[in-house]
Amino acid sequence: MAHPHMDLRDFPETLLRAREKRYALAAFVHCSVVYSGRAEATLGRGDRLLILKSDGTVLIHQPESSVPINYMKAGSAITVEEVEDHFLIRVANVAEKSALEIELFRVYECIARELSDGQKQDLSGHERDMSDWIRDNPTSMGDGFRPIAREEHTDVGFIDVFGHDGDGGFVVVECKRVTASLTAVDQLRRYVERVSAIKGTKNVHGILAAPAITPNALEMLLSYGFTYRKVDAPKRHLRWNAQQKGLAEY
Amino acid sequence: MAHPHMDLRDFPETLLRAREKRYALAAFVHCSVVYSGRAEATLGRGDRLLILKSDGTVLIHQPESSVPINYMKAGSAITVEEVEDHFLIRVANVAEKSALEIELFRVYECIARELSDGQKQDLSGHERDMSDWIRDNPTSMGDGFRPIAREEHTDVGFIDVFGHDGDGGFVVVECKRVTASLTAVDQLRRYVERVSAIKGTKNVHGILAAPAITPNALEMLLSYGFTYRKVDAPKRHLRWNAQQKGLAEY
DNA sequence: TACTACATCTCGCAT
DNA sequence: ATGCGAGGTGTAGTA
Repeated sequence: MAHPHMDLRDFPETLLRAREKRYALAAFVHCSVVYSGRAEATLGRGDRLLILKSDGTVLIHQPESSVPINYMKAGSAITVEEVEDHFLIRVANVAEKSALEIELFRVYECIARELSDGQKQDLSGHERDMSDWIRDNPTSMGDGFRPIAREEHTDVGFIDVFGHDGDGGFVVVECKRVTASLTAVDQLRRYVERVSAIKGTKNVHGILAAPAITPNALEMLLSYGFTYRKVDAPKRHLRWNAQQKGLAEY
Repeated sequence: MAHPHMDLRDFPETLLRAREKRYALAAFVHCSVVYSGRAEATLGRGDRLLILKSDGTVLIHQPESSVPINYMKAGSAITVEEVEDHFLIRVANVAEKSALEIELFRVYECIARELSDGQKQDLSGHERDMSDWIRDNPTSMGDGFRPIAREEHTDVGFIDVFGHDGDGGFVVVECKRVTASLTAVDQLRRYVERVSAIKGTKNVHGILAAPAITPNALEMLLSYGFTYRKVDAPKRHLRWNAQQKGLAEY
């Protein structure tokens, strides 16, 4: 499995060929990086994983951490040129007005290949599932709650679930699939105020539906006269629970 | 540069060895994926780039797009076992209560290597740079503004720049490095209200400092009696501008 | 550990 | 193109 270290001189050819053939490329390299665009950043020399995709995506990963230390999004133009004793990879994205320069001092190993994949991820457990569930189980938001609309762009805007209470008033429900914090309360308040203004009534109640809420958020919520309802996002942890016992051995 | 296709049977050994030696591993593979944790997700068979890092990070990249289609964060446990005609990589993260299963049908190419990198990125142009600049250029927020604290956890909380106006009142400045939207106004309002409550005065003015602001956000801001000040994040586009003319050729 | 806010956030969706 | 909000957001800083 050990590949011989690549001759640095061969890399430009390899890169250009990969680009031409629309291959993906992955290489362990020794490099330094400069980014300029939405911010300015420099990164000194070190060993990294360099990834180039056929769509113009560029990723630079350090040996640890799940996020790339540098990246350029799809649509970037990639060039390589010789500079003294090393190579310079220039990546430019006109739409993003950003540029990345990779000074390449060593290429330890490199693979390049055409990849074929038309699959899309099928995902469940998002916020939309929660608002669906609430619409179908309205009593979970209190007796008398009658939902009118769910996640639609009505005249009141982006409201997760909107409805009547049993008493002539309106109800705005904001769903969070994770612990609700201060920003969720801000958001709910803004929606409630917008509905109040549009409907011309102060009889608008806010409900925050989430599996949990932080103490400060709850305090703020209650100070506005709003209500917290504990609701878990549907379908979560199916396989996790199935695997639970097997984890002890790790 | 063409590596022979790897025999699938050799992969478990390669993976275990890489884990043991704390190597990073990158491979072009044909696989399907199931994720379970904060949500539930499945991804059918396709060609992808699989990355394993020594810290337990796992990334699965499709041929396009800059974000991984699946990932597990550092600290994950990784095992591999034979299942009929293919292999199953199990990734489990106890802290995150999440699990990933990769059904591996083919390994086209694979590289594994120890990576050494102690560098940290030096980045400028973030929000902190803006609040620094405002503190050092207080008149940009209006005559009479005298900053007291910047981005410190005082009794008033997380406020970017906090100070006096020239007239016995308080000023709260919220900075955004990009176009300010409704959420930024929410945030500023929350801070202003908190300061009002703590200081026991209604004489608290809110200023939103950003390179731009959306129309709705500006309307909402003004309705609260707050002020917008146009401020660009410092140091931006240095190299971008330098490269501008060279981009025409891409 | 929990809470908070930033991020070169990214992405999708609607206007 | 811009505005807006979700995200398996991730990450850093702090109590």
